[in-house]
Parts: sequence; structure tokens; C-alpha cells
Amino acid sequence: MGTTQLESVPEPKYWHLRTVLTEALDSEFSVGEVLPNERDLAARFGVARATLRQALEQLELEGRLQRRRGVGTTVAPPRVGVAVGTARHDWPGAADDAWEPADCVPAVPPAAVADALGTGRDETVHVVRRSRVTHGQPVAAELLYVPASSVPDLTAIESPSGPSRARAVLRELGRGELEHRESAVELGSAGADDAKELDRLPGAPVLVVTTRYLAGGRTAALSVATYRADTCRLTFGDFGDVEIHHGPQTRAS
Amino acid sequence: MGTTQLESVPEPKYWHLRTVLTEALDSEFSVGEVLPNERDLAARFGVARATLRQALEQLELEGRLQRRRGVGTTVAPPRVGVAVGTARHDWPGAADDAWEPADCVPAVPPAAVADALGTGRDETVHVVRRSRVTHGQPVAAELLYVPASSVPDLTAIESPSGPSRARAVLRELGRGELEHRESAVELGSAGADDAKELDRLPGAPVLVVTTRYLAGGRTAALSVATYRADTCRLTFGDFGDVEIHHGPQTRAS
DNA sequence: CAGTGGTCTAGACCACCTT
DNA sequence: AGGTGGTCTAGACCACTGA
Repeated sequence: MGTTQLESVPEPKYWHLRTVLTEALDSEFSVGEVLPNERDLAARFGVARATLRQALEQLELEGRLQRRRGVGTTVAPPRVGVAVGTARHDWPGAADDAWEPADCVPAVPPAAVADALGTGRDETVHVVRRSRVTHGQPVAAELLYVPASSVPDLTAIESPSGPSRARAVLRELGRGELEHRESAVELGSAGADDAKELDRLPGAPVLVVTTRYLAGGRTAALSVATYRADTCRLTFGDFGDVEIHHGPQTRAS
Repeated sequence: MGTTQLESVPEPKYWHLRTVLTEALDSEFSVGEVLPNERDLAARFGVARATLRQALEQLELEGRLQRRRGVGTTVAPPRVGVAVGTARHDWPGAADDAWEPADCVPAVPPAAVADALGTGRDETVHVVRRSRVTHGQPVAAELLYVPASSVPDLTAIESPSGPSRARAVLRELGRGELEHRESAVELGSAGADDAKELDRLPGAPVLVVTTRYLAGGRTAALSVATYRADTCRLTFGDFGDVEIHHGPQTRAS
């Protein structure tokens, strides 16, 4: 008997709302347009504000809406494709990568990071903070852990920290021959610090990309980057130009 | 004195709760253990149940907790690494991949898919449904769109659909020389159908992996796979063995 | 300042699982 | 039947933005 189940179990209101709003967004709104405020919308649909908000949260998670406190809710542009994959030119040390070095401090990394690097748990490494900006919007914040052994020729110049130091570490890291890299992607939530840098509230969903850079069979550096999950589509390979998601669709059944 | 900022701006209760619970999970609970129910927890922390639930939702999003209606809240095991990257052996058509073919029907794909495939918008393609199971748990559901031109030698045998048909399409697709693949990862929410297959509620967060398979310069097939975001860490390369996240950490500052 | 989204409450009922 | 998490309500107050 096919797949159509006609409300044998009525779906939750917020889910139905999400569907209705999705269709409205596809047909009646354009990117950047502001929606009516939550109190009005809730009244219009005859639900409590909390229920309406549950639907909006879904849509924000899916990258369809953008909400800003004190401002309003707007229709979000399609997610931007962010290359995190094969492209060699954005490896650490490349001259014009998409990253902006922000800082560099010596620190003892979390135990799990130390283990992955093969450094001692009390050993300090260089911690480079970088941020990534696309289309004028901050999309990612990164912590790059670089053991001292990966940058042997780093001159112990006057400044032990700061952006210039970060650039120096990246340059030296790039001189060593990075051969390979392995990445993992998982869902996380932005900590207070990441949230601020990404212009989001704490707890905002992020895609956490953990990347291990290999040189000579050992782990030369390890990066933990958090990307805004609402605005980013991470691409591995040259997938930046393909749009698959949402929009009026012919439902395949 | 380190990082302690003394409530210059008081953080939200649910966020503080999340922190407290995270630490409790790290130190006082073991995987699989069941937490007290939400009403008790809320009373214990002196907050409304809705607030407590907001904290639990965060933790579930982060893969720390698992909640099941009618049962309770349990401490989740670490996320499983799921290879979606370079490994050649799990390309469509490989004999022992991680996927279980479930079905195959002819259908007109969504317009965006048709465009990516280079087929006409009214042209029917083979739609193979597969599911992926790891450690006895369903982790992903996939729709694989295969144009008829990619499986030219497919014998029009009796069954136009069903698992055996799916296997036949995959086999023929594997005979063509797939040369390359490009993937993109983004956050989504499970539709009603995916949710059922993944044993989650509608709207559950999923990682949507869109993959384009190339052969002879053209797109031979396109896959849209949804992975459970709470339980999966997607790995590109041989990253399955590395554990970076959570656990008692030495805060680098 | 007025208007927006973000947080929080105290309660109710429902869907689901186990016993 | 009893206990769990999931949904929903109607209200209140707070934090932030922009005019």
C-alpha cells in the first residue's frame, strides 16, 4: 500500500509549520527579505510563540533562515561552498590561502590532541588561531596545533606570540614537506569563544573539521576548525559549483 | 588569573547547566548509564523542565546523550568514525561495501539533481535506496540517482524494482570506470521517511553528504546520503582511529 | 526609545515503552 | 498502569539593535 499514510498519526504542529513555512519561503519570499516578527507569526498561525519558534529553529538549522536578536528574521542566502578538501593551495603555509592568521601562543594542548600529535601530555606546542572569511562573513575559526619539532628552523625572534608569530610558524610549517592529510567532520556546538568569533550565540551548531597533516609518516600538525553549520556547505573536491538542496522540488516517490 | 570571568555578563541557565552536566558526564557517568528523568533533574537543579531540556538537547546534539521516548536518557558512546572519503572499496558497485541495497525504482529526480546529472528534467533515472549499518545501528540512508546512460548493459529483466534490481544497477554502474568523486557535507534535518529509517524523530539533525561520481568527464551518478549527526563522525582518509573530542581536557588558554 | 529575538516558568496533555 | 521523553500553552522578563 505505497507510502502515503494519511494522518494516521497526526504530525506535530511545529513540523507542519516548518513545512508550510518552507513552501512559503520557496514561493513567496526572496533572499534577504525580513519575515514578520515571531509574535505576529505565532498569532497568524494560531499557535504559541514557543511552537512557532520551534519551527523557525528547524529552518535556521537547515540554513533557510537567519535570525538576529534585536533585528529580526530574514531569508538566508543559499549556503556557501567552502573548500576543505583536496585543494593543495590552502594547506598551512601556502601563500594565499583562505585563512587569516589571528594569533599564536605556546600552550599545552588537550590530552587527546597531544596523543594524536605524539607529543608528551605536558609538552607545549605552538597554537595558531586563524579565522576564515568568505563573502565578507566569518565562517570558521581554527586552532592549529604545531609541535616545535615540525618547525625546527623557527627563529626565536623577539615576539613569542601575535599574528606575525603565527605567520612565521605557518611559513616554517609549509617549508617542511606536508604529504598527506586526513580529515573528519562532525556536528558540535560553538563554545563561548568560537561563538563570538563566528558572530553567533553560544551553542550555535557548527561543523567541526579535525584535520591531521602528515609529513614523513608522522603527524606534523593538527587542526580543529569549527565552521558555521547554518551558512556553510563543506566541499571535498571541486564541488563548489553544484547546488543540490532545497528549492521547489519534484518529489521523487 | 586565567580565564575566570566573574559573571560580568551572566550566562544563560541552560548553558551553565550544559557545562555542569558535561563535567558530570566526564567524571561520574559511564557509557550506557541512564540519567535520572527530566522532572527529577529539573527539580534537582531548581529550573523548569523546559530549561533543563534545552541543556539536554545541546548535549544530545553534541553526541553525549541519547534520549528515547518512553525509555529514558542514557550516556552515549563516542561517535563512530564512518568512512565516506577516499576508500575506493565502498564505491558503488564494489562487492563488499558498507551499504545494504534496499530498493530501486525508476523516478524523475528533483530538478536540482537532474541538472547536476545533465539529464532532462522530465527524464526518469534509476533511484537506488540504500542503508548503512555500523555496529548494529543504522547510521545512514542514501538515495543514489543513476541515469540510464550510466548502466547501458542493464538487462531489462522481469523485476523493474526491488533489492535485486538495486544490486543489478550497482553492479552495472561498477563496471563502468568511475574515475573520481566529489563530495559536499552540510547540516540538515531528517525528513519523516529518513527519520524512520534512522530510528530518530522527524527533524533530527543529520549530516547530508552529496557525492558526485565522475566517469569519462561526465557525472555518472549522484548520491544524497543522510547520516545521523548525533552518532556519526565522517572521516575522509584513514582517520577512523583518532579520537579528538570531549573527555576531561586541559583547557589551552 | 520601541521593537526584535532569547530565556525562563509552571503547568497540561500526548505518544511511547516497559511491566 | 505507570513512567519516560515529546509537544504545547500563555504568560513574563531580559538583551540587544536601531532610529
